[in-house]
Amino acid sequence: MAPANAAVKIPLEMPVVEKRVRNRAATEQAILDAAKRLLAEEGFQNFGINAVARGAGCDKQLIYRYYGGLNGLVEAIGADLGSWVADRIPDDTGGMFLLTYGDLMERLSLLFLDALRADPLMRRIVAWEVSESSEQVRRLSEARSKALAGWIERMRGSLAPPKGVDAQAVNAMIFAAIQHIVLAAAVSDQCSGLALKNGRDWEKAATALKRIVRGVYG
Amino acid sequence: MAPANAAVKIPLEMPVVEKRVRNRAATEQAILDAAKRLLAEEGFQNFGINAVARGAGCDKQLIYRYYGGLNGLVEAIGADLGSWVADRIPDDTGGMFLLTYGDLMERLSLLFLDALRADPLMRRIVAWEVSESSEQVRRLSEARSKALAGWIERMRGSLAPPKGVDAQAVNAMIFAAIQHIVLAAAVSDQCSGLALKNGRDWEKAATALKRIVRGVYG
DNA sequence: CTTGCTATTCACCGCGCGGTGACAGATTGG
DNA sequence: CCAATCTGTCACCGCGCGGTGAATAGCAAG
Repeated sequence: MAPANAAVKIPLEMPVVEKRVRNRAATEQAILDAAKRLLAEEGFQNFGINAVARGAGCDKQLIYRYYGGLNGLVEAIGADLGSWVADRIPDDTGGMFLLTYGDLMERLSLLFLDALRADPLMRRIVAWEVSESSEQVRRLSEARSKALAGWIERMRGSLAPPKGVDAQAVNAMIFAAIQHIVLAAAVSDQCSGLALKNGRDWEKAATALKRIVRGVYG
Repeated sequence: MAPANAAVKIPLEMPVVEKRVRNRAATEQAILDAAKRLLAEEGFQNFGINAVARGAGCDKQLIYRYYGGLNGLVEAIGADLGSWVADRIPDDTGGMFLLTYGDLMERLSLLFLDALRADPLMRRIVAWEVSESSEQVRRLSEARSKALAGWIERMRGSLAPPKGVDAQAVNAMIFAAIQHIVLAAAVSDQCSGLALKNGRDWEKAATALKRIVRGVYG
């Protein structure tokens, strides 16, 4: 094929060709990062093999090889979720004395609200959870709720909810409220007619949240 | 091509061929119905021109002609939403005397919870709202929130929220909680660890909801 | 019957998707 | 040195999607 003098055609300075190093670990990481970035930025709708490969700058074949396809990749994201949560939501009481269960839940609620607002990946995952019930998203959902439950358990310490209140049900409602309001705001800057754009708007929301928590737990 | 005796190949009784009548109004309705059914049953993910046409048993071209494409069709769904709400959520007080704002909000919350649980189309629309911010879904969202706001206004009568409480923010949180919990349940029979399968589970949720409402509004 | 008009269908296009098999270049071990 | 193995790339497949232009079937008036 190549003529004998082919060498002369090679440019003296190779164009900056971004020489891909052969490094499986790095590539795996790049794929995982691209997947998380893509999911966080574009949402689950256009989340697919081709898009991830494009984002990672490699061939999609590698995703099949290293993760066994999208499912495996999603599972890998789920596996990261634990540390992800730990990194982003403080684990201590912030120097406050949480004397009552109400103190605790107020703080937890506000922390969770802020953390979710600041974390697009988590938001996209939550939106995914309520939109689809495939095996993929089920795994992801499990990982997320496990990480969350662990965090709450750690924070709870020895504080017990007041008698006569179904704390599990009430807390589920409270966290549901937070999740929905943050999702709605991320998409349309409002929720049920309540504007959620600037900091003042969010102050109102936080105040309402506190009021609800205090209304139930005192 | 066809031999002279081709006629003999025609079955004496034509197979029940469901002869489509030429009736534009009926076809338009069939398309709209198919769209609503499809959105309600399959969700917004696989909601497209082809799927709707298949569901309506007609050619997709008609959707372009009669509705100007998917956008127009979605808008038509939105236009229906007002009556849809009116049909499914009672407009009166159910024979109860709503003496306080707390009474009102308790009743509204429970009605909305049940209505949403019973209405897959609404659920899909809400899930769509928090997953995407296209123009399509924005229109739909507006129609829905307008219908909802109208209903609340009608129910409210002359009752005013207590002073010192940001009722708009609190109510937004409450409705957010309801929406998220119903969405989560529809997809995975639980929400934040709270099981939501049978009637007893939902009793718990309703009780928690009442407690929250009463905690804020007394 | 013919002439329109309208409702409806059909055939086709380009595209991006998920998925697969074969290949090329570097690395390593015998 | 060759052979095996690992990393990475490429070309290709079938499919269903959204979208469009042209043809066809039924009706109504002249």
